Amino acid sequence: MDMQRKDIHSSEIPVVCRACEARHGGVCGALSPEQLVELSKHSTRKRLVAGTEVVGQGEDMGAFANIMRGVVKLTRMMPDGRQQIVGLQFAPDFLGRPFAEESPHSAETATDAEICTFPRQMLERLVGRTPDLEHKLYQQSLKELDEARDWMLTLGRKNAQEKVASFLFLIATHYDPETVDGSVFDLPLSRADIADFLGLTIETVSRQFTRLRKDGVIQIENNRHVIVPDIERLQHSAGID
Amino acid sequence: MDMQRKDIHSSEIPVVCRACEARHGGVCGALSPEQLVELSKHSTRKRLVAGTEVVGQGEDMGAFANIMRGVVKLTRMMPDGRQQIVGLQFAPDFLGRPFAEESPHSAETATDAEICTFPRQMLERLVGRTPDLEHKLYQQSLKELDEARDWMLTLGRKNAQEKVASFLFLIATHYDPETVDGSVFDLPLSRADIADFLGLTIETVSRQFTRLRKDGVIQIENNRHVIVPDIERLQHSAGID
DNA sequence: TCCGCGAATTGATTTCGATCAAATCGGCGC
DNA sequence: GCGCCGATTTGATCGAAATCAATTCGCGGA
Repeated sequence: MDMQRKDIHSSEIPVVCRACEARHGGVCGALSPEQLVELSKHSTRKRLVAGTEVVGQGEDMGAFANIMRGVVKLTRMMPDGRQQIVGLQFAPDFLGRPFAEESPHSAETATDAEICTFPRQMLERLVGRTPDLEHKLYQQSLKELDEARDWMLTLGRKNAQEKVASFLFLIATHYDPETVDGSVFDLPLSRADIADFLGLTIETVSRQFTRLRKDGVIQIENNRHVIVPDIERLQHSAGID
Repeated sequence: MDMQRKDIHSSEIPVVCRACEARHGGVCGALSPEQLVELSKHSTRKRLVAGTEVVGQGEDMGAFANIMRGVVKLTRMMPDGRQQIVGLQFAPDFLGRPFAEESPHSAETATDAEICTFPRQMLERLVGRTPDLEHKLYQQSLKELDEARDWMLTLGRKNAQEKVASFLFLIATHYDPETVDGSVFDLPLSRADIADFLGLTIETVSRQFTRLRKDGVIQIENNRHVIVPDIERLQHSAGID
């Protein structure tokens, strides 16, 4: 694994952050109109191509962001290059680690994405004055903690097939939480990213995709487009129930 | 792995919770004297032997607690009995998952322990009225999230030796955060628990202990008492730097 | 002090996923 | 449509950890 660190190809388009409130959850929902106007003055909308690093591990966090569109992966890396994705964040999640000087992991776009950034100090000041905002952020961190711990079971105790099925199940339910029967979606991650999320190699991920395909649990078109005819069968392959 | 679920051997000794405030962090630090008195009326001090289940996975959470003494392990289990420890909590941590009906994992004492419990509704009411309290809980959840994600790297990408060394390093730094040179401590977990924390088998954990001992990285007395002459060597065995 | 029993260690063998290596796919520019 | 190149799949082999199987250790009770 190499340490490629692509430049940030972004065009900065300042936007009134009120737009976030209208169309996304994010942090904005908890703010008063006055606070939104204030936040808007310092916020910047950015369009990022897949593979852009938003913050590096251990770097100073200058900014926080709302994810408006796309998927961001949070990764931790060992000194020798081994890498683990420790979280996936989807719109309209909040991106950032309040009350820490340094980011505990790097954040990189997995797909093309749009984010709305604002200075760290700005948010931390708002948090101090706005219990509703802190409550909202607390709720998200509890949700992320539940997800992280769920994933620890997957990483520590599931075999390759169960890991890959668990990943597909995660994505399927995320994009289509209602679906009890079939589900259709595009994978937001490359095989390499999936491997880094599951603690496997690319080859093993590929073999398990092939296996699930041959077993009729999934169909795949063009490497990214997945059809799950029966969610419960996938769930069963994932070792859940 | 079997699903043993020991009875709760506890003697309930109602205590004024103000005691927590004096001697522990916990949640009490953020409360006003009046709130403490209120909380005290509904709080109960419990003494628990090692292996006591505090809450079961998926169970209704009737209560929250401060850990006064000892170590509590949070575990998630698969239907077939495979088990993963998803978090270790030490005094004076807060124990519980606010704003959820069901516990996302079971909590069990790893050592003899003392906890101070209070009704869930009581805490959630206090949280709504006390921004300082919510801030404190938010901080703890952020810390736990960082720890969980650190551990995901360990589970997903480290080999057996690095995992065991990482665990020893975690315990060593927890019990003695200052120590740059040597460290001496008693393991709060059995080999079986360590295996469940690291996603390994008991046998593999044992072999790695033996290896680290033969390599002179650690010394062990009576299976539980560990001496680390050189923390940096241990850290190196853990794959950190 | 000796016994009993669960916890931990050690040994032999198997297995699953990693590694090394090659072929094939698929999107994109020309 | 063709060729290129990175992404993905497939194949062969290796190796680390799991599994199966005995011992050995160590603590508590007789």
